[in-house]
Amino acid sequence: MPELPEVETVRKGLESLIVGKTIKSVVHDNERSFPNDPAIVSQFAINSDVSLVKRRAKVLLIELSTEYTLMTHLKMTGQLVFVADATKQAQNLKHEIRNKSKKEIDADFEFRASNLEFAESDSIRFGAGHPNHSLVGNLPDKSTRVTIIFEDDSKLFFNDQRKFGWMKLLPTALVAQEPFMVKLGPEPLELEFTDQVFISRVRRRANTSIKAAILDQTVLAGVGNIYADESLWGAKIHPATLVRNLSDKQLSVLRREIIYVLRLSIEKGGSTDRNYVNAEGKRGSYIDFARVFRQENKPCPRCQTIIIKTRVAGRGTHICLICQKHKNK
DNA sequence: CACTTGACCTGTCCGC
DNA sequence: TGCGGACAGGTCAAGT
Repeated sequence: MPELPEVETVRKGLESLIVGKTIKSVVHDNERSFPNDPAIVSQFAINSDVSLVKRRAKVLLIELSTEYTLMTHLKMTGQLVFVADATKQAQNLKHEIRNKSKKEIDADFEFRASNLEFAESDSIRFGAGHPNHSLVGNLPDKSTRVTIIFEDDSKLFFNDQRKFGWMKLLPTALVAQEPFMVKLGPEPLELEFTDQVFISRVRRRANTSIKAAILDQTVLAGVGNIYADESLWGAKIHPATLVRNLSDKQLSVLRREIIYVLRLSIEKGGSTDRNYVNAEGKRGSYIDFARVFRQENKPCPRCQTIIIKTRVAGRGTHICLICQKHKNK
């Protein structure tokens, strides 16, 4: 779910919240989410400063003063949430919860409160200098996979319900050489993403659906299911249309629509469909502006036809059958 | 190489 | 109310 706009929103938030902070300790709950050698973590993360927060495609890059980078992929349910004062916020949240009726408390709210309580519990017992500071901790919260604790006791939580995401520490110079990074297509919001570049890359997938093609991160970087549906509706293209049946003109329009929806979503702080939140734990509002995504059984904003949900490229897909005619031969 | 499908996980929702 | 199964959808590995 975190796609380019969501990851970019987290990046911007982290940039203003953690740059310059010194890492005191790191705690994690399983090897899959944090596949790093404790000795490397100890040597290159502990006592280092955060120098930059970058993004490439859907990958977040937290660069450290040691020339190492914490590379993070949120995949489906990952969150990176910064908390400056966990004790105070936990008290505030508990106070708010007491003053709300059961109905008013949404799941996210309770989730954050339990995370904050955990943060102040004695389960964080591996401080800097402790030989086990980067080993598996005994974390009571179910979805907190990694906790980065800074010198001022502020914390960065990497939460990930489904454990698809990961955070790994590697030399900054080797980030671009990671197999996934090498194969990535162009950044859609950079100047390099011209009509010519987009069309030639998309046409390498001539015999697949246009939706599968734009979801392919080697064609272009950063589009996922939400913005694929949104941009295809904008370009009036049926997602199942084979690439070979699309004209250059149509692909040019699609490129423009991709840029449009990504920019609009960044402006709205991303889409909170299920559990995406930004670096401050807040939801994004793009979903309020979505034209087709999650709008099944509602009227198309262009022609009022009821939007349907079907399956294309193995994904849930939202279409207006009148605006998006299917022309495969 | 091009393309499709299933696996990786866990929480939620829906029908019985 | 409990319970099984479908579903969510980013990427990789294995299949055709």
